[in-house]
Amino acid sequence: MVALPKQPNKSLIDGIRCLQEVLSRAEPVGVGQVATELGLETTRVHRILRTLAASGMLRWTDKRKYAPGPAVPVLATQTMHASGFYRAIGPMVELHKDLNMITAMGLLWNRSVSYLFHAEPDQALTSAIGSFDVWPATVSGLGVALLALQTDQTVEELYVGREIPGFNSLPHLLDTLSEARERGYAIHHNTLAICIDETFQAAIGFSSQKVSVKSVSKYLPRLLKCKQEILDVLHA
Amino acid sequence: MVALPKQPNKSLIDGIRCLQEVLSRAEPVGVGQVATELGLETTRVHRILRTLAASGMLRWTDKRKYAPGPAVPVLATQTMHASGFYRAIGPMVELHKDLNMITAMGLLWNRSVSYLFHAEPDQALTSAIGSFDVWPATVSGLGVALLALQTDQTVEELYVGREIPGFNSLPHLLDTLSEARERGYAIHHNTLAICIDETFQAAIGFSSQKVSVKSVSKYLPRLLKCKQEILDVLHA
DNA sequence: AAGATTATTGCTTTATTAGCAAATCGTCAA
DNA sequence: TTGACGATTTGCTAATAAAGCAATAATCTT
Repeated sequence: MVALPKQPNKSLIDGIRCLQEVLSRAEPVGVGQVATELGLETTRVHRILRTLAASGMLRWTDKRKYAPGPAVPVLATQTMHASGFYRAIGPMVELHKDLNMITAMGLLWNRSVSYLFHAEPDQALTSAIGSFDVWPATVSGLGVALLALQTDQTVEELYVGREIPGFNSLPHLLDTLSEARERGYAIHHNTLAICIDETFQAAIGFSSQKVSVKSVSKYLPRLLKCKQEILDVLHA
Repeated sequence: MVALPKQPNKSLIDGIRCLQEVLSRAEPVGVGQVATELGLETTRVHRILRTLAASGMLRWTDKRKYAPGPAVPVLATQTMHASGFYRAIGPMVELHKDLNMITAMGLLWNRSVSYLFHAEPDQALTSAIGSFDVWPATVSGLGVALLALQTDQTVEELYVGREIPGFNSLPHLLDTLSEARERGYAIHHNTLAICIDETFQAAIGFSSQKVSVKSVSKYLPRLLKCKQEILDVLHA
């Protein structure tokens, strides 16, 4: 992550934090809730949220709460298009057909993985492609594969003082990540996952009872082939 | 659109403008370009962009330019999931199968339509579902359907002093929108389109040489059925 | 309907931001 | 390889925007 400018814009930092907080909620959220969650003064939060609502990034509901606004899907669409990740869908669909296992592609950010593709065995592809779910990184094979790319220091900064879903301690998590880092893939909870892009921290993987430390050598080549196919279409 | 707070946050307003400018570009963009485009002073833009880069919303490239950052797909995923629009894919795929025409779903924001689904006749659905393209609203049937929901004043504010793609004047555009508004659907360039959601300004439609003013009554019921199916899954 | 809770406004003080000039960096041509 | 040029970034100071407190308005609960 790049360094801040020598004179950072403090309003913008907290503005983005408030935006991210509202967008992470499944329901519209009030000023007071955001203020409590982020440890900011309520008047300030009100002004930030209302400013964001006027800009279209948030929507002000009839109950005086805030929810995602119409400008966000546009930014989302532009970014998806510019990043080219949508082109990974073809290879992911092929992989799912080959293996008929849980097949997934996701992006890591902080402590979450956003799933762009997630298909259960025999699942209709229309629901697999567009599910768009966000999960804690530590309960996701993809998340573990991507967290393994971070330094131990970064991971500690992310998780110190927090409960870690799926792990009973930070050293336990760091051990797991260390192993994944060493091998170049993550094998975690019957999931095999590899990183395909470091800029957006993207990973692909699949899960099945058949996936274990013993069967990795059988499945890894197929996953690496899928990665290569994705990279080929990304750079075409 | 909601009113600004009595004390708006000015840094946040211009911060969001800069973010939107960078995200709307197909290539990484420099400080000076953004400053020129938005009429802002370069030092200020540098501080804004760098602050956004440190927050993960933008990425600072090795050429000292700025591009979308890893935090955006996460916000995108959260919003898509919360809005539930991904569930519209099933009905859209059915519609495409029925008609085998260009079939699309998109969202309006300012003067652009973001396509979440866009399938040509006989197109493989994997490329239709994830194309994520953004087009000028006035060259899009969906865009026209959605612009027709705005007041004439809003449309004038959007387009005054600008070239209007596909129209030779603002009064020409306003006339077209007036007709669409009156009928409850847009018929434009062989495209039939209807609005399905006013919060995010979403529309669905299809295009074909067969679609004209004369054949509307033949095709409109199928489109309205698709709308109902989408609304049903959105509210399930 | 009344009271409690939450959001929003007005005002004053404070801290952040803006802009100018200088320094640094990256690219290109000779 | 070196120097010139254009773009980005930094440092400093002045100005203005933002922050916070108390009061007001709106919504929710009983």
